[in-house]
Amino acid sequence: MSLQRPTIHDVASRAGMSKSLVSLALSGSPKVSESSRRRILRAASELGYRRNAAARSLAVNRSRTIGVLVLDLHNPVFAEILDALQAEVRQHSFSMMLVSGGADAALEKTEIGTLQEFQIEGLILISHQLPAEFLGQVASEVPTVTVTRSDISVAGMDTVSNDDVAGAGLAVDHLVSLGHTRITHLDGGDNPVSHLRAQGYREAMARHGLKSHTTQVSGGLSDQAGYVAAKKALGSSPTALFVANDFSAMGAIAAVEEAGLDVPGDISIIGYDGISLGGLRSVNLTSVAQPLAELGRLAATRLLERIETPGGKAHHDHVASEVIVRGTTGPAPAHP
Amino acid sequence: MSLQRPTIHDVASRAGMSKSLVSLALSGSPKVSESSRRRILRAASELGYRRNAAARSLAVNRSRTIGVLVLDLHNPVFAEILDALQAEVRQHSFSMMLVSGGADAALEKTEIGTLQEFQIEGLILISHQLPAEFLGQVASEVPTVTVTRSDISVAGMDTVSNDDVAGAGLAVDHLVSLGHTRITHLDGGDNPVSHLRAQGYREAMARHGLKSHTTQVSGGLSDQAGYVAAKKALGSSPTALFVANDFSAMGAIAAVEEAGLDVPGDISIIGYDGISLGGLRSVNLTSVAQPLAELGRLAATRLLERIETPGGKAHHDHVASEVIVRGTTGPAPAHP
DNA sequence: GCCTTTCGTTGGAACGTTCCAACAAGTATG
DNA sequence: CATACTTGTTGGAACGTTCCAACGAAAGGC
Repeated sequence: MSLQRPTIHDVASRAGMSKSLVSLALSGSPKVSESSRRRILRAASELGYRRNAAARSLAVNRSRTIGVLVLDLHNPVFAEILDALQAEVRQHSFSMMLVSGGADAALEKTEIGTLQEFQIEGLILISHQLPAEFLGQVASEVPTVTVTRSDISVAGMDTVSNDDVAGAGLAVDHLVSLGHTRITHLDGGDNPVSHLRAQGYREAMARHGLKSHTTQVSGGLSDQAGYVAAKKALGSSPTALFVANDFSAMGAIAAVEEAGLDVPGDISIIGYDGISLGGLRSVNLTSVAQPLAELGRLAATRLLERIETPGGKAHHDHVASEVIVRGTTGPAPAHP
Repeated sequence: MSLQRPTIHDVASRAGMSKSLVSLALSGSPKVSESSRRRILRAASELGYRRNAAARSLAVNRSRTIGVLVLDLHNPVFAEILDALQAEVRQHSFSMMLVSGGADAALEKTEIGTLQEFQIEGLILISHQLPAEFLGQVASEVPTVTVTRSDISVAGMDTVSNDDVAGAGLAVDHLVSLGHTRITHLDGGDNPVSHLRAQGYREAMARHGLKSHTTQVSGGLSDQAGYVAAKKALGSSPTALFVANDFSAMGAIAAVEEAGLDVPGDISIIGYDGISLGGLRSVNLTSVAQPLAELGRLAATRLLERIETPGGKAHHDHVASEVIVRGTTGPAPAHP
């Protein structure tokens, strides 16, 4: 419980050199003689010296830290993005301050404020609830990248996301290739991402000449919402359900089975996101998988670029999703 | 992209007052006259002033920041602990730096080093892979609390965890109360927590006079491990499986159903942890639930206590788990 | 042997904040 | 009316680091 951590001065006096030389040695400067370097390094480790990031950041006017705001830590989608993000950021010897906004816009704002007090050099928003004007404000103060959402575009902010419209199209393509025509969409409710996926569904149905079978049931992004929506959808006896995300797809499976129907024998179900959970044996969910690690990596890359060379045109990257076929989709039943 | 953020001096000169008064006003001191306060606050907001946490931390020699190292962000157990933790920490106006160690001891060490450079006032380890001597070292430098593990006890470090031995006992009690006797344990492999749960299982079986039915199959903490272990366990035709955690319980369910047996008609299955996933309709897993929010809250409380009054005896808190009965456990089958 | 260059090292200023001692101006106390 | 106290305000020092200009000593060139 050493109340006072040793400083560079302590190291200097123990090594019998000046604080300046200690600073040089610690940052690996080649101008330090081999013998001094050794003495300094030894003194530092004997004292358990650790440089003070606050003082350093003050002196060099760079924090080498980026802030990351995540909508909510429970969602496994975000965990996978974060892992890749952290790896990339660390590789460039930046630190990362991670905060969760708890899906609450007011909280998100104060958390971003705190991050800014720590002099973050860049900000990554992994989904968020913020209004465009606030985003614009933030992006004008600190380089910012938004992940998983491409609907809001403000000056100086990059976005990295999967193409939800195209991804929804892939889901429909997959079902059509299995012979399905009565494909119902359980949407994810009133949020930007869900709107895009619904739009992709409608466009793909039209493209396959299935406009007359287009049926969209309003749902949500939770297990419970998927369950309720599926119950409703069963009335129009579809042979396949394309569900807005994996969690609600799991709810839909429960509803279908509860109705005495077999998945995928009677009804095929495909979700969206490709959370690793879907790969569990007892779940085994077919899904449109976003390349989550790629999203994280790319977000870090874009942000670091923007930090190195500020200003510049905003990038809007779309990465390609793909269908992962597991056990919840199969051929359309023969009888009509 | 304002390259230079405004400082307290900029605010002072715009308001026509000294920097000292600005500092006083910004920290809400009552010694500032109403009129000056208003002028200063206005100037600050016009400039978009934000205090520099690095400079502040340097001046007051307190960072009001705690570090949190989490084993891995994917595990939903940790997400729930983190949420409660963050809420509690925020309430005491501390900030939280969250890093993931990626289940890698070397990485955990460097991440803790980085946290220390940021002058964290306390450290919370949500599970970890660190050896006792390193923990002792860290705990001597910064107040530390370990969550979910109580096996390592070093001077000056608090631990907060559920009582795995007692929790395992509850699982057995539940199965026994349903009439089961041939209760097999699929353990979680070679790690401290799993050892405790296995021990609790054996003790409870003995307590119920079922020592002769005690059968422990070695497994792991993943879906896959549970699947494999369950296949093995089926050879001795148990009527109930107590599985080391929820993920591996889900694997076990898949194995049992694949063998043409019904859950819970032929075999009851109970997991451990109480992850929210288990509550999904299509999973519906009976489990020994840890009070995760309580763990997070308590860890924060202990740490803040230790920060306010350093030194003192180490606390080792155990919180009570409870069985959440869902759909995977039922009465033992009548036939032998 | 003198001047220049290189090498290794040094003190001091700066970063943005807080805190303390000191202050001027007003207000109460005798 | 002098003295003491209160109120509001101020400059300067300090926090731990980096960076720069400047240094002495050794080495090189003539």
